[in-house]
Amino acid sequence: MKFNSETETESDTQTVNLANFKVGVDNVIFSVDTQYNRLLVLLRKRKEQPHENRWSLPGTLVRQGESLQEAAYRTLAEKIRVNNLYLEQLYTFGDPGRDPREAPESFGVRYLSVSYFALVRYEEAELIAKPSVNLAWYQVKEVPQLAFDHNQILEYGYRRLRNKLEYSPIAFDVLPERFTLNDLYQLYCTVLGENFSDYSNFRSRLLKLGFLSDTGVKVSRGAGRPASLYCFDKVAFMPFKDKPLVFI
Amino acid sequence: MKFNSETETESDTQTVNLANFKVGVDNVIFSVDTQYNRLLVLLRKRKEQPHENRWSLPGTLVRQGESLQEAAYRTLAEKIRVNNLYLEQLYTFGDPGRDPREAPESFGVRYLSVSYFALVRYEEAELIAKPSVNLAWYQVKEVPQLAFDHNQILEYGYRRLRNKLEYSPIAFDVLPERFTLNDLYQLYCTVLGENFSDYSNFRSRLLKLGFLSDTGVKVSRGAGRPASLYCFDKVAFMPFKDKPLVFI
DNA sequence: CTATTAATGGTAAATTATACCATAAAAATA
DNA sequence: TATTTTTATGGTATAATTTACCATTAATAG
Repeated sequence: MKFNSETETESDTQTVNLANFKVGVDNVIFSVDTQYNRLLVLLRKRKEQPHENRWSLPGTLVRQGESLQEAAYRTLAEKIRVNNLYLEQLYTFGDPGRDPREAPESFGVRYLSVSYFALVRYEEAELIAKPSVNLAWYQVKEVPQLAFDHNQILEYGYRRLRNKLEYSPIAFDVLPERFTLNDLYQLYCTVLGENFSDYSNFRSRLLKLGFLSDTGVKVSRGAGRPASLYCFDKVAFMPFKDKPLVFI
Repeated sequence: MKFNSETETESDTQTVNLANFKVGVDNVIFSVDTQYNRLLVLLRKRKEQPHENRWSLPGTLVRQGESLQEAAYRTLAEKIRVNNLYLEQLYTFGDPGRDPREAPESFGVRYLSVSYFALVRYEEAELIAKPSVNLAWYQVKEVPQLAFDHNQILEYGYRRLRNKLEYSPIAFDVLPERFTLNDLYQLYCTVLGENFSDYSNFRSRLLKLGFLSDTGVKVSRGAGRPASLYCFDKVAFMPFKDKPLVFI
């Protein structure tokens, strides 16, 4: 068999055994529960082989005529209803042997996983509860052993989360639409570590940037002076694109 | 047909038409010619269908038993001999229709491209000249229309280069092993823009960080006081991991 | 009513970035 | 050869920013 393949040099136009792939899309869906200050990731318990009864990242296999991102959206829409969604491609995992279905009897079919990084608002996210769908939010630091190489994918997604939090306004995709400055600060602390900045300096820094609008509404949560609810002003943020928001 | 697929929910375990993929790996290989101050990318002229005679990113299709990174290394090794190589995965392009070989008569086979981002040293990089291999360095700003969606992939790689240059020591993977501070400065200028910093301040900033070792050797290039050759000290760099090197 | 807790606004010191200059050492020029 | 031009290098003063820390306000808890 001769391949006029996209990218082979002449040395490869001889008989070469190309791999055949099924391509899956796996979503690392993060959220935060501001009330209990927990960083969460959405997991699904598998009811099918392989890795039956293991928890895994929600994913699907790509269908004919479907783009990768469409597949990612489809899985998300099957599991969760949201108003606000941030989605971007994460990384592609394709080492041979990462999926047990790559057995010799399946004629060398490989399973590739294109992972996606998603952020949703915990309060707005409504999990779709079909009887046989086993979905749950897990605290990132309490995630069990997952199916396939999904722990590695999650770790990769977590690193992306930490990096983006410094330079992008993604905090406002996981926080509720209206949040206190303390909510924001706690999010940065749980993701970036306890000692990345003083609360007072964090406040003045972000307020001075000018893309946080005070709604005027005050909320009181237990003891202490009530806090203002703020919301993110996309338009006012524009000039800060690609500039770091905080320093660690 | 019923699929016990990795990631399907029960609604998908019915008859669903999954796509079958060939997976290609395409490399965006950057380098710099310090002598003429040119940012370069390695291109290959296709001698096969589709897009015959078009320039393209060097790539290959993934073989059985081969990992994505192995495929990226293999293509690179077929085209170029290097001592030093930086390689990381870039992005995965898989929209239906991106490859003309996805014709209806090929039973819905899709072509996915996992792109890789590579940096080599121009002086050390020896292009492998087989009679039928048409390889050339192109200035990034003079790249013609490429095969497939390779212009988009190159654009993506160029964005990655700009971002990484601020935060990672990747400059030292494209510069010669020993370079002048002006070489370094010119590289930052051509990639990040002319007015990102004053040369004098750039010098003192990078020297103060302490991971540039003066070799003591002086070079004179035309008029002017001769400059010191420096080299990058990996060990001394360690504490600066994840800190920005320059400001734009 | 008092103590405690959290939110907010602010200041002074330390650090860093920026603009700019002076000198050194080579080549180019007259 | 003397002078000018060019580039490398080392600096300084000013502006800007970050950091550490404090005072006040406004709520709840006891």
